[in-house]
Amino acid sequence: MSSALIADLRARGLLFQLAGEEALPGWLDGGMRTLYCGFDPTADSLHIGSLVPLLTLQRFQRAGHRPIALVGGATGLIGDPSFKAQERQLNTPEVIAGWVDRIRDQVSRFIDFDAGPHSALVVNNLDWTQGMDVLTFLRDIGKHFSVNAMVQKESVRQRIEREGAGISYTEFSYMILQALDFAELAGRHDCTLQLGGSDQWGNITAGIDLARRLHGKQVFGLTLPLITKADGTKFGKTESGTIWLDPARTSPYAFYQFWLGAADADVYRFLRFFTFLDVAEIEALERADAGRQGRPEAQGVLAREVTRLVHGDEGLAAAERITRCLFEGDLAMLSAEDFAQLRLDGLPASALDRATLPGSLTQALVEAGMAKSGKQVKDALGSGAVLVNGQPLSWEDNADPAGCFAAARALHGRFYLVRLGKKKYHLFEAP
RNA sequence: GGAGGGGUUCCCGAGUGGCCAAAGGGAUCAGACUGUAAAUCUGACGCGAAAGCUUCGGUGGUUCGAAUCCACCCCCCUCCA
Repeated sequence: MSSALIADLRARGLLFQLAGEEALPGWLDGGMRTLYCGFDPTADSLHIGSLVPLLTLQRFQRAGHRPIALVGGATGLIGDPSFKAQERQLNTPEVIAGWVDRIRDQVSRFIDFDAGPHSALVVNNLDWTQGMDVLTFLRDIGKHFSVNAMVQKESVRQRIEREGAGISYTEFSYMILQALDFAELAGRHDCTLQLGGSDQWGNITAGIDLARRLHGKQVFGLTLPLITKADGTKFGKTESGTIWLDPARTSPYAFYQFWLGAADADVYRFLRFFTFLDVAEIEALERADAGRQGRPEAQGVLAREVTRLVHGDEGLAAAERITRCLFEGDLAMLSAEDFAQLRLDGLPASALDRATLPGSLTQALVEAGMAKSGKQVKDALGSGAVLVNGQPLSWEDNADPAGCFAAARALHGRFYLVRLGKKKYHLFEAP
């Protein structure tokens, strides 16, 4: 049934560590198994860092197993210290509860709830922790943990040993809560495998120990690699910040563009991590690209596949429509309807009132969110990197926003597509 | 409670009375080169179109002048009790 799954995960580079390596493939082959991965609410949306575990849950489900997505309504109240340099600020229970709802909906889109016996579940660890009193926790759970062992965990070591850091008892207790989750799910749902990022190893093994002590059960753990970029910069961030899964935070267009911009040195690895394409297919694509002149096709495939997974066919269509218009088409070819569609598709846009324009172009573009400061716009103007409907502006135009947005310059009498640099676009629409 | 160390611009990290809007590195932005890639090179990088304005945990003070000195307060770390 699925030692093939393990082989596939390995071929994709998705296996970082395995707890119970000898027994796990056989265990998975022996029947439908239940596995889980936790997602803590640290914001009202997950970001692409959570995509790898989400898709891995789906890979297991496709292989005939039953996935549980756990939303950390309880653990989110505490904060995971694993490999975090500093103690984190606590959010109020109300805020966390709101985030839990959002995250629950989000994770639900990545697993199938209508798959017969291996239909997915979503659970919230608040359900079995909020009713537990302190003494029960300390006597029944805490007694199974050795502080000596806990302080040895790599994940909290720097917080304990490093000068200038430190860790509160609250955060230190986090791993006990997560261990309790695993033990609880092992008891409730016969869950025998936990997935997580490589930073979760310490928490996962703590859970494995607790499940054995509490239920006498052997359970397994699997960690996924940290996604890195070849150039050493952090994966998942761009100039405009984190890439979120929520379309209201990161539009499908921006999302698509993010993947399209993947470096050659990363893209084939990303295809293995973030898509369901066969490893053989990806290898074939890599070979084909190597023999091709100029631009490889891999980035396009990656952007298409991942955008479809996260935003569906419609989101993908919108993203591709915008991309075609901005990077491949001729602006003059666009109809008024096309412009309206671009706005609907999620191209950054705002209304423009010619009567109340600010005193300078820098201010206008900063207000529209195209740049963080006027200096950046100034710099771009100086190098001819600001274009209105395809016409470059110069530094002299800065004091004359009315001229820049003159009616004569508008397309279809009201649209101004402003480009700053190579990739930043903003659509202004006059009434 | 006691002793010591520390809080600098997004991050790391120099700076101990004027030459400091504050070294250096990273990240980021723009340009050149390209393939909406990487590497490399160039410029920018507190805010402001500019004049100028506001920063170095907080509040006061000393001084012609303070990130730098003093007082008090807040927060963090280490060791001791």
